[in-house]
Amino acid sequence: MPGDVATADRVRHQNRGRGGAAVAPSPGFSDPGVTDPGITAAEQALHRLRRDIVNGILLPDTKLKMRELKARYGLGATPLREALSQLAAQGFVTQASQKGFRVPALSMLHLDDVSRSRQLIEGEALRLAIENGGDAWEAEISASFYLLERRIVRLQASRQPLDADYEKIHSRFHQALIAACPLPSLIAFSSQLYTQGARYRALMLRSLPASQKIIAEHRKLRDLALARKAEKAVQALVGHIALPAKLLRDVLVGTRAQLSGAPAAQTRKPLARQFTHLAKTRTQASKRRKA
Amino acid sequence: MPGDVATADRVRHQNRGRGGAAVAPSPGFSDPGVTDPGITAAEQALHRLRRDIVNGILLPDTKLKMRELKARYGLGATPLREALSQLAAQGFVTQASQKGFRVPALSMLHLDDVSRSRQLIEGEALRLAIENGGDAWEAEISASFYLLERRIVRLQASRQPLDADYEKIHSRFHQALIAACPLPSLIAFSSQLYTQGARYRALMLRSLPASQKIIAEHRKLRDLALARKAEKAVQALVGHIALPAKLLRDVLVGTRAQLSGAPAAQTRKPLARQFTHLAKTRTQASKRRKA
DNA sequence: AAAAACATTTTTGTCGATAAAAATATTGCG
DNA sequence: CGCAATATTTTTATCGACAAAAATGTTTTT
Repeated sequence: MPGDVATADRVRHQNRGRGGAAVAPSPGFSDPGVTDPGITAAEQALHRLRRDIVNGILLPDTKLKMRELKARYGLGATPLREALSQLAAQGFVTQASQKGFRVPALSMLHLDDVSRSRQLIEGEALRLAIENGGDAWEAEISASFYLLERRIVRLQASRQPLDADYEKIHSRFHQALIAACPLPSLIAFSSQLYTQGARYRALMLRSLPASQKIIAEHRKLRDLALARKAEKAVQALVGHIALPAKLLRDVLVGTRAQLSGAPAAQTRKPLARQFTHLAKTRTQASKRRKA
Repeated sequence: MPGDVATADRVRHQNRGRGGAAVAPSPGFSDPGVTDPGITAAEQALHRLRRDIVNGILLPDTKLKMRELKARYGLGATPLREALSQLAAQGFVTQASQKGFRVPALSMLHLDDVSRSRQLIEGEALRLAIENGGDAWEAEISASFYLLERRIVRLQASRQPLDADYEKIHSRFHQALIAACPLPSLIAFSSQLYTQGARYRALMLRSLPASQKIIAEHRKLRDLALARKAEKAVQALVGHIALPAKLLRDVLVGTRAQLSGAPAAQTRKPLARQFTHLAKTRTQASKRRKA
């Protein structure tokens, strides 16, 4: 029903056979490129599904029908189902007993949950990283910031908005900040929440100019971390994490004003559709008749 | 290779057909009873596998061979694999690319990770719950403490150690404490960490007498929460969570002393085998010859 | 004509069979 | 005899086919 099922990326499709799925303990600050060398259908399915959900290609609040997924990704039901199970365990899809999988709706409530939880968890992780970090930690922060700055400057020069590549570099920087935290669980949860947030960031990135302000924000984070000013650094990080929620709230209000005077139920309604470029009016199921 | 594959709990085994797996967003403070009404092979597999891993029936650091799992649970590979994928995403099993699934080893390092992460996350959750809790929150804390106390008193009277039923009631109490936290993610992570810790608690419960001290500990938590003394309550919870790690460290040292003077590598070695009742010397694979 | 009962189509969740990998055993050779 | 190369067995991961549920459409009853 959404877009459609046409654009099936090609997969090296062994007629029958095997593969092998690998689960990273921490699911993914960095999205491993499109085509990995460590290949197994289930793993491919996992990465591609997550990517397509995060980027909003698979629309929020949409049913994920096996039939369509099989066609889209050129895989069998087993690896897809396996991947979906993992994504469900991490909140990237929902599952209802005999009714299959869905892409979770986006909502301000959810974004607040994710943002505030991330503030608390990643904040603690940063505090611990600052306590425990060594030379390698500092070096990676330095390196990843360098790349981040460079990227933003380039985009700025060519007047392009933030893109998927930026998102990857950005994630690397935030991962670097907390990498020295001695509690793997905290890092894993941070990663999960970061990626959840990426669903919302993807709604705005394209409309966001690459600005000097963004560089400044991250430079401050880098400096405070390297200077081991734990409290100030955590404070800065908390503020930084709060930004997307604020921005999105503004964009939402703006969009509402633009479209028409329709009040639209306060917070309850999933506000996904309003943003998604591909937005199509649902309830067209009845139109698709037989022949 | 471990125990063996004999004890297959029976499942209502539909000849062919279907089912339907449901994934709770928060995976499980409370272990849903052995036989659920919401039935689907994958769901059953999920609950039973987790239970057996938490209780140590599936030994730590053991390979989970499909063959054996199929026999043990009377299910096909698909739902098992699905369940294992979810468990992998939550850290209850590990997965290596073409080498299947394993029960993760137990280690002091891991326990420390889980305990300290839980202190931070569940601590924050408690703080928020105290800020936001209403009458229903208070009532459930009261009720679950009542059941907890009652259970301990009974076990004490009959001179029995803490058992699986106690663990269930205990988990309910801790869930109740943070139930009013407005951030679902924090609650979900707490639940996950709690259950991880249960793997270690299961090693000690049977050898732990039902004591008045345990009642007192939890009564204090209840009182501080209901009195809305956030800081003191969090402090108490942090101390409470630290207990298992301390205890286990002692037990470990004790066991080492008992067994022999073998020094045994400091912290690196997975100390699982030393505790597990069913412990068998591994490396017997070569003994099992053909015929 | 709305609601209930039934029939049809679609979709989910499961099994059995099977190729590719890995693990294990066996042989050949210095 | 010890090790490398090869054959065999075991195990993993996948697909296709199919039953039970759900969703959808059609008829009947009041």
